[in-house]
Amino acid sequence: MRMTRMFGKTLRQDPAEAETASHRLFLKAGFIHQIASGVYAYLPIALRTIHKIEQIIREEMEAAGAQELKMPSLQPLELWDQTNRATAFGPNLMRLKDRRDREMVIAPTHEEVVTLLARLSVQSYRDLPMNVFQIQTKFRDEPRPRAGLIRVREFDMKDAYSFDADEEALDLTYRRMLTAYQNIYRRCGLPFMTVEADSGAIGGKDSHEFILPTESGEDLILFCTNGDYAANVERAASRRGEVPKEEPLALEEVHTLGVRTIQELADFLSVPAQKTLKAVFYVSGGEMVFVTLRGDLEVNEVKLNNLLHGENLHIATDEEVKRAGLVAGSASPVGLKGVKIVADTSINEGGNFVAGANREDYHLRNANPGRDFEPDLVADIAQAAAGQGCPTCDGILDSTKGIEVGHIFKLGTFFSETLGAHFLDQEGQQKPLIMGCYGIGVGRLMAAAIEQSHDDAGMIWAAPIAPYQVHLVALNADNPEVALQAEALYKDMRDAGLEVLFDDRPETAGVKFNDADLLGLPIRVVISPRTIKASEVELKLRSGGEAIKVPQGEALEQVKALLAD
RNA sequence: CGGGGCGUAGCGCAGCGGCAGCGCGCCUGGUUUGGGACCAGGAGGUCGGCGGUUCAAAUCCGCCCGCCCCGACCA
Repeated sequence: MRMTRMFGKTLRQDPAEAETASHRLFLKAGFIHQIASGVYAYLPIALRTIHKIEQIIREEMEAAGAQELKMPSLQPLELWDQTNRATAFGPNLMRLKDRRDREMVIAPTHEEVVTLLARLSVQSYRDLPMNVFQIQTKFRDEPRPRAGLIRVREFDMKDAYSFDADEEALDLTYRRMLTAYQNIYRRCGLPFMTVEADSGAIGGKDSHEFILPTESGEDLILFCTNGDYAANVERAASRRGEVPKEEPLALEEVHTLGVRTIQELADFLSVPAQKTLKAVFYVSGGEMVFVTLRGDLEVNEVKLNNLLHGENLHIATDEEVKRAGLVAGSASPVGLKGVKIVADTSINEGGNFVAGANREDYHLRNANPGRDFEPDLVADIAQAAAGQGCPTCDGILDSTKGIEVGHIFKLGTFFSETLGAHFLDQEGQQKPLIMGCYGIGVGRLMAAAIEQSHDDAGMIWAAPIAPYQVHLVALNADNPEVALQAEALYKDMRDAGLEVLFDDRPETAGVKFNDADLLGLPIRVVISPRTIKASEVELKLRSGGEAIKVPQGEALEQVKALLAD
């Protein structure tokens, strides 16, 4: 591609609206243009990378036995009412009416439709396993799109959907897809982590996310430094510091004037935070829930919500707390009546806790579960944190931020049962198809790759997904010798199958070098009066190192050799 | 939805009652030529929209729309 002919220009100044690196660089380099909040046009150079990612995905999906199909973006709302997901998605589901006043949606994902298709296509265990995928535009009316392509409303997603006869078969499919996903990121040239993930309300027991570690990521990952465990904080378990079990002592009320927080309480009574009980009030499904856990830990709301199977879990408002007769700052499970008590397993380690007295400015010493109060539910509802112990070995957990660029689930039979997608097994029994789903946000993957790999000057593309492999820069392009040699090398490289962006613009050296750094193609090739005089060509890797000079006749072979590394 | 900020030329911004400006980019001519060159000439605007105040509104007031950031939210 000649830059004089390319649709989409680079900017000299940073766009004001972008803060995140990938957003700023994509706008500056002419990759994308925003049309509405969370809605972008993808200009030709960006689309090249999108296509490369898609091609890798297609190949790996097909290698894993999935077949590509296409499904409608516009769907009847009725279909979403059948699975109750119109409610579950809420305002994120984009609704509209057609000319006959029929209520439609723009699909945020395609489980409903694919299940209908499977109902038609799969009737016997002989048809199983079956696996299909799509790469299509989906729409979610996100409350707050942000960071350019990282969180958008309209986005292209690869989704695969699998159908199996039983759990064992699903396990096989799931593992094959997990491997395919790892192949995809590896082939894209991106460092990634495979982590255990929360499977959401409908998901089955297994779920993994694929994370590109980067500081600007929205997700927090906990991983064992021994390398055998990694999980999203939403899901992560951990071993907390050992606390010896104590003989219960007599309950004792103490005056704690003005003490409100756990830290103040621990300081005031000169006890460590893990000898206190923290109290947090939630409302789940309209019901007040009293949550208690050791004072040094934090509530994991995802775990709590899963435990309560609830809808609309939120921290209770002051109003709701007051109405339930609770005393914020001195609340206690001891003597509490008429409110569901949910405790974290940490309350069973140690004992003789300091708890609230349900009375302003008073606390209780030596509160013990079982003797002084009885939780309705005890489960792991605490947030894991760096420094705590790995749940599967004796290692220590560390944490990193990252961007979720893929998520795979075992869905089970929710959709097949709800929409009547059954098959006959070997005994002639009718059974629901067992489903899995496997998603990758393509645009987000492109953006995450740049979040992870850029410097002050611009992007640094991994070769497999770079828009072009070679950036051919002709300095003094109007110099006939430069033009002649640059044109010849441009042709030779393309004939050799290389993808070349040819900067044939009549710009000065500074402009061209800066644009080359901005676009970040793997190899920069320079031809100038200076290189011609020396019968050389200059090569430089965007990823680092000094420029090297090679004899004119060897330029093509050297470029190919560098790309092969 | 709560809090904060911003809408003026393609991009970045100034102007804040009295002729719509600057830098970059763009066009023409010339000089330059290895890290965002220089000179000269030029094109480009419903100042987000609607209404109000005023002799006069980009500027003051009201309503609306859009966009960004933080939070809530997030298969």
